[in-house]
Amino acid sequence: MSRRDEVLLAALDLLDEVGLEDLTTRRLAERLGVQPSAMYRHFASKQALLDAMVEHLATVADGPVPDGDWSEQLRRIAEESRNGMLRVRDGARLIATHRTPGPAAIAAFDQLTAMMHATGLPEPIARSAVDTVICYVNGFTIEEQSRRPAAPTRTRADKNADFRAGLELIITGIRCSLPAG
Amino acid sequence: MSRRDEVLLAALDLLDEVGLEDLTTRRLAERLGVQPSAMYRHFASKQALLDAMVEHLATVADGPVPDGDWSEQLRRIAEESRNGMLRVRDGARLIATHRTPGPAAIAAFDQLTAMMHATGLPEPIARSAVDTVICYVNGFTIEEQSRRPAAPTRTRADKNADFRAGLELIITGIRCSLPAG
DNA sequence: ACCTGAACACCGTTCAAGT
DNA sequence: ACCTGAACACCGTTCAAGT
Repeated sequence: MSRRDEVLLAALDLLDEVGLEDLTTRRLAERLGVQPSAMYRHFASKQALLDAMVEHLATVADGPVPDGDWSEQLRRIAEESRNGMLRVRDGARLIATHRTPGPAAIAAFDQLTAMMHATGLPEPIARSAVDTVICYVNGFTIEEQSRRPAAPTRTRADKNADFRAGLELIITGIRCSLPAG
Repeated sequence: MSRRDEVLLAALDLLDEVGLEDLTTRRLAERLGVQPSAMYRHFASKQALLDAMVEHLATVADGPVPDGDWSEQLRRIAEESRNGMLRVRDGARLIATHRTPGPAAIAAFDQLTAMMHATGLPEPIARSAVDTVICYVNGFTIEEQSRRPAAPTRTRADKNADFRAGLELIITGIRCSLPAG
């Protein structure tokens, strides 16, 4: 493993512990037992480091499109995407704020839209369907992670159920927009 | 208008010009022709200022529930909420990140869920329906505002159409979950 | 290849003091 | 009531220099 990757993993660890506001190049240096300026050997800027972190989290999520009919694929994409974001504290905000989609994500998106189209949806509607699911996942997960843990009245299992309920609502909407329901 | 409100409006103006990352208490002071420490007469901290800004933007969005059947109400809530966020640069991120829902928002949410329930949806589904729309609106608007303006291939009108298409998809999903079609 | 040391222009915030 | 002046502990970043 390259030194660059060690720095990257340390940054992800630090993020998970202190959150996005307190993720600081100086704190990161301290954790690595090194001077603040040492980071710049490996990343051109803090922004470049954040981009690499996003890339790392998204790689988990933007894998190949799985088997199954379109609704099953949509479910898995949504679930994987949320799980990727939940891997670290403030993961959703990090991705939503800093992501420039990246080739793998775009490919997955296009593949998915094409498949929805093959199912019988007019192409613009297929595009809109995939887009809607993505926006929902992002909105849900950002909100989920930025709740101040004052009164955790809902458990993680509750949250999973809430997430799936909304997802099924959207999938039902797509199904009812299909030509031969 | 109180001095506090003048500071608040200046902060919103500044946000709109420079964006969330460059919204700085010192820049704000400079714009007001005042020392950085002067702000603390009016707001306990930068966080308190941000909260007040969120309050200001959300007040526009969380008005009374309008007339019409449930789908029309859902449309207006969604549209108003997005418009409130679009009023300033990074408005969606500001609200999603710093919002502690606030009594007006909670009241609007409960009122809306109750109405959906009256329409015939079981209560947990009504709750989920409103939640889903809100997550979608937030996800859509955050993404919309954080696109780097590199290649603005889609116009504002396109974006409005995209937004409505996704919204209709969700509304269709709710309608198809209704007991008596 | 990787890191140090010292510097620079910036942050948010506090607090005594002025008018 | 509102603001100044000076300070404090922090930021991200650069750059010459060390090993």
